Amino acid sequence: MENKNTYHHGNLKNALISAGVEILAREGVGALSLRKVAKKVGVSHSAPYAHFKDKQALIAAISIEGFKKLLAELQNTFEKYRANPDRLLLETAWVYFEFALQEKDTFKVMFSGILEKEKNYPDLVDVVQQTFQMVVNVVSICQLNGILRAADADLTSVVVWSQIHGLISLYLEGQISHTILDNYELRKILLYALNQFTLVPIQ
Amino acid sequence: MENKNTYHHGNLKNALISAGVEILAREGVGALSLRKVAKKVGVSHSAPYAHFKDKQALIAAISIEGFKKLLAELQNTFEKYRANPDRLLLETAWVYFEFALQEKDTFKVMFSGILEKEKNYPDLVDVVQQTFQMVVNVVSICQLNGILRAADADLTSVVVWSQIHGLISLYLEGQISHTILDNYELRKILLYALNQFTLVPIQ
DNA sequence: TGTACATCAGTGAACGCGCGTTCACTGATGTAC
DNA sequence: TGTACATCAGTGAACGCGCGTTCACTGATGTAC
Repeated sequence: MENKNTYHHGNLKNALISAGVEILAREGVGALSLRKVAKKVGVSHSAPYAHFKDKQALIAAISIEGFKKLLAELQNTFEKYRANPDRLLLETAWVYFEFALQEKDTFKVMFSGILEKEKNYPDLVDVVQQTFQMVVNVVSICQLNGILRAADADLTSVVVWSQIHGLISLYLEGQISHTILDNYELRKILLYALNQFTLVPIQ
Repeated sequence: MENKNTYHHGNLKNALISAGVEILAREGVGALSLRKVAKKVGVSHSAPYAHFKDKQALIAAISIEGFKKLLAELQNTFEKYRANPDRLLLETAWVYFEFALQEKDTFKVMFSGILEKEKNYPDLVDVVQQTFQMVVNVVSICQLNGILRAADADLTSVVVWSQIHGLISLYLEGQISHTILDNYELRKILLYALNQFTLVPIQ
């Protein structure tokens, strides 16, 4: 699989995606270009076109990769805490936070409309929908266990997800004032937020 | 003030900002450039440099303009509903939604980290802080009137703001699935979200 | 096992583009006397 | 009221840049016989 020093790379498609993620992490969204990604992999700037129709297709692939990673982590957390529904909600939200904090700019690509025609990428739509489904699963378990009010699980999930997403988004953009951040750790703020939803306090 | 057909424009700085906002509305964030803004106003592409140090400065000015508009609308709503605290919270959130929906791409400029060194623009920091203060004012009144639990108003404000911001952000990015949007109007979803926070149901 | 050939996955030159920014300049305006 | 001059707010040519994309090409690989 790893063909060193050969004309044919062997795994270029994945290498380009990884390089894209790295550029996002190191230089931010503004620096992401096909040419730079190709250069990072050590391949000519036209090589990516053998694997991606255009720049948007690379962005879609990076986005899919991001959602897959997030989804995998949400699934791990689900398995880990499904028997402890009072921890499940908080830890699920926290995994979302950690992903956003660690992959700040991939997160931005996933959620800031850099990709224009999301509908054109069925694999992306699919993994997004699976990710949302994980939130629904968590919310449903919490409802069954009296941690969340019984209500339309989809509606509740959207609202819970918005709360989590909004908090980490504002945090990442530096919109949360220092007076607050000096007084409360991010995890405490999250906990306070989630406790608005719960029937019994969680911690 | 309006000098038609003269060499000196008379109000170029504001004209450039307005042109920027229009380009955002019509062509989106990706299309915003100094040259295009200048062209739209009918001025040479180097004219903006008499008024803005660089592209970032123009973006900062557009952002400030956006926050000022949002702030003004929040203030209007505050005056209108301060005597009806049970409506105040919902209508405040709704004004935020309407602004985001109407000025989708200005909103994105304001909150998606397109501006790099926010700290360098004290006027911006100032108006952002004033805007947040409006949320705090609303939350405080709601707390005084038993609509929201008594708690640190700053903390509660951040969490309420995150809820509102997260919901409209996900909506604008098309992340809320159609199955949900078909069943609930956006305002209903907002109402459901806010009712997680309130001690008495609002509507 | 050796050879011919199709296919795959790269290369590198070239295209046109719009961009941010600088700079020497000039027309318009306001002010001092 | 008229003139000289400083200042202000524009112009337009020029710079270098990185970008997305296309295209004719070529080296490497796999397959049929």
